[in-house]
Amino acid sequence: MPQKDETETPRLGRRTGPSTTREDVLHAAQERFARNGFNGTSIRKVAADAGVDPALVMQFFKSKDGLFAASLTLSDEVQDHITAAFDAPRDRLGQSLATAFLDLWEDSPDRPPLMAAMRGAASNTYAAEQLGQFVQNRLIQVIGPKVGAGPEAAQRAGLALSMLMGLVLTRNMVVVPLVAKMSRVEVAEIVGQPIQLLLDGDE
Amino acid sequence: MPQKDETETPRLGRRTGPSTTREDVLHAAQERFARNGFNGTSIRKVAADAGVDPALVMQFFKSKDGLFAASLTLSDEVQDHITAAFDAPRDRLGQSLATAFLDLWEDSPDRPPLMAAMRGAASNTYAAEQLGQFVQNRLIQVIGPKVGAGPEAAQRAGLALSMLMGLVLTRNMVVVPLVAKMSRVEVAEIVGQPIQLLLDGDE
DNA sequence: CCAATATGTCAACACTTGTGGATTTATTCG
DNA sequence: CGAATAAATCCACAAGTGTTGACATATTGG
Repeated sequence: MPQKDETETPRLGRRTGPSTTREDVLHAAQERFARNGFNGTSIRKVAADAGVDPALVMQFFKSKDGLFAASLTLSDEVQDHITAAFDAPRDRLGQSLATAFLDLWEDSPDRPPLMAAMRGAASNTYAAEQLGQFVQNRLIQVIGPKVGAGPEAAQRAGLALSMLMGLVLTRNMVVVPLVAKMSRVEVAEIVGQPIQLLLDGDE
Repeated sequence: MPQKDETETPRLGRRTGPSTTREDVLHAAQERFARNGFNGTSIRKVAADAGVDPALVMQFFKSKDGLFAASLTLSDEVQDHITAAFDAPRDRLGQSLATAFLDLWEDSPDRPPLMAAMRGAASNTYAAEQLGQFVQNRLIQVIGPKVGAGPEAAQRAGLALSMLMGLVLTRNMVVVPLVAKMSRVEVAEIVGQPIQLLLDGDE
């Protein structure tokens, strides 16, 4: 019986058949970056995860920075996901936004790039800028107009998003057990009204 | 004129006079860990900052993990700083807490270890646990009882602290310009009432 | 005063890292 | 078919890492 397992001797040269390798590498990288941050992730480990030679990763993405940058790209539906939260009845707006935000970070296809950006921001300036710009130029610009006009509206939107990111932080990075153990709906129930008050002002 | 600058040739053996070197190393380490995270900080760079040989750092702190652990120790006044926020008039409690919390992280002697823990949490399990335990066992246990009894009180306290940490995150790590540019009092003014509502419930 | 200990440097180890060059095999296209 | 290109591996380098052991000088305690 011939060896056929994953530790099969890798033969030289191009493999036969169509190739999904580039995407495999990218997914492996997103997963690593999301779990171990930028410095904690090595090209060699990513390559190993994807069952590929490290040099191939370089050929695809030019450099580790290139691989990381590619790992941070978000899907186009991200903003829609947040926008859709504002279809909820007016008195459950905060709750709806909180739920949408947590779902986006914790249970959506965009979780890997988002967590990669957050963990990366701790030690990588590019990640910090990229995520910051995303929040400011995409999210704030989307939810700001929905809660009023003027510069205060943008500030309120920014602060609300910051606080929601705090929930992601203590549930997935810092891990405050009491907060991490709660379900997303439990969190949204408690946090909903305060978020709404923050967005609307006391009017 | 004899050379007397910092690049002076380091002579062999112990230096004459009393020594503050151990603390110098610790402070240099806290600064590095706070700015570059765990993996982004090398013993050699810390040693260079402190003007000392890398081996001496090992002799003092046993290992890089040991140095990191020592860099995370907080002063005993931390909890008092937060507790004192509750002396404010009852209707400005949220505002007072927000101010105290931001001051603690951004302009207190404990800023270096706190930021070191936060950045470290991105790639270092020990830091993540340490900071999480601090929030849960020290901060929640202190402010929870002040806002009511029962398990909900602790949850509300935990969520409030999580959200405040979100502000620290977007002002010092991820850097959302709109949020980072605001002064601490501006932030506390807008965030005060929502935080208070979160702590008290709608009652 | 002298031994023990604390403080300090130096040199080297074994290892991991990002990256480049050379080579091999498959696919694609004229 | 044959040439160009794409996908893949192997090898090696130069730099940086945590860590160790040997040694040198000062301080301290009996």
